[in-house]
Amino acid sequence: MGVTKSEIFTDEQNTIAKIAKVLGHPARIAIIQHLLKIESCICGDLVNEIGLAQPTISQHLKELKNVGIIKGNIEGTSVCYCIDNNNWKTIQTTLLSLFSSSNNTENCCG
Amino acid sequence: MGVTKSEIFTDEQNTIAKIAKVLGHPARIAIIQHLLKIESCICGDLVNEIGLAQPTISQHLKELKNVGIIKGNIEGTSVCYCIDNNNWKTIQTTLLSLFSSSNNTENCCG
DNA sequence: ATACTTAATCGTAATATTGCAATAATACAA
DNA sequence: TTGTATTATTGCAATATTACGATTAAGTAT
Repeated sequence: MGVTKSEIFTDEQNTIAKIAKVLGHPARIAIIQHLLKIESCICGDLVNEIGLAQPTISQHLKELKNVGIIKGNIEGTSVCYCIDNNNWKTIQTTLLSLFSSSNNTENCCG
Repeated sequence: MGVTKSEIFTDEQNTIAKIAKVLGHPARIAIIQHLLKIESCICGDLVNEIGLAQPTISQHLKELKNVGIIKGNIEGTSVCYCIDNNNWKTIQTTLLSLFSSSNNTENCCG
């Protein structure tokens, strides 16, 4: 069916999955890394930086924006995109929560 | 086209994306959380715990196994699945590396 | 051997994702 | 206004993902 049965999972599970899903494409990782490095960006730079067509980059930017990882400001003809630092921290915390119950104990799988 | 152009990205970007992609489904998050909680598991439990059909769970387990998050031991008629603690730690480190260059500086998007 | 249990695999339908050409929209410049 | 530059949207083709019924495989029990 291709459709995820979100309703049977907890909010936390859906939230973690939603964030991870957006991070689940190398182009979006590349965009994030680039934005983190230069701290601000014009979309056109990304089209040159990453080897994908402009509409494709635009689409990836939209998804990053949807989950709040980046935000954009219109600056004349171009758009300035950058990491939303507050949300970025929240996302880090959310992802870390998945690892918090981790431990070293050996289990049945040896 | 539905096919990711992995070849134009760095190994690091592809690795992070691959891990994140597997974490990008609430059923797989639920499975991980369950395994972390009880520290060992028989697959049948998961079918009851999570509300998905047995083949679907089996498929999700396979993907988790592919990226090394879990491992399984055959125990008689059933299979014991659990978190691969070493890989799980590596995965945590890999994902966290994405956040290492994060900072507080205000940028052009205010 | 036969029946039962458990998990993997196969096949398939429905839906989602990725990527891009073409086009539209927006802001600025001459 | 007309042209130019930049980004968003639309439409579409190719492929991937999700889910599950049916079946298979492999072990256990009777």
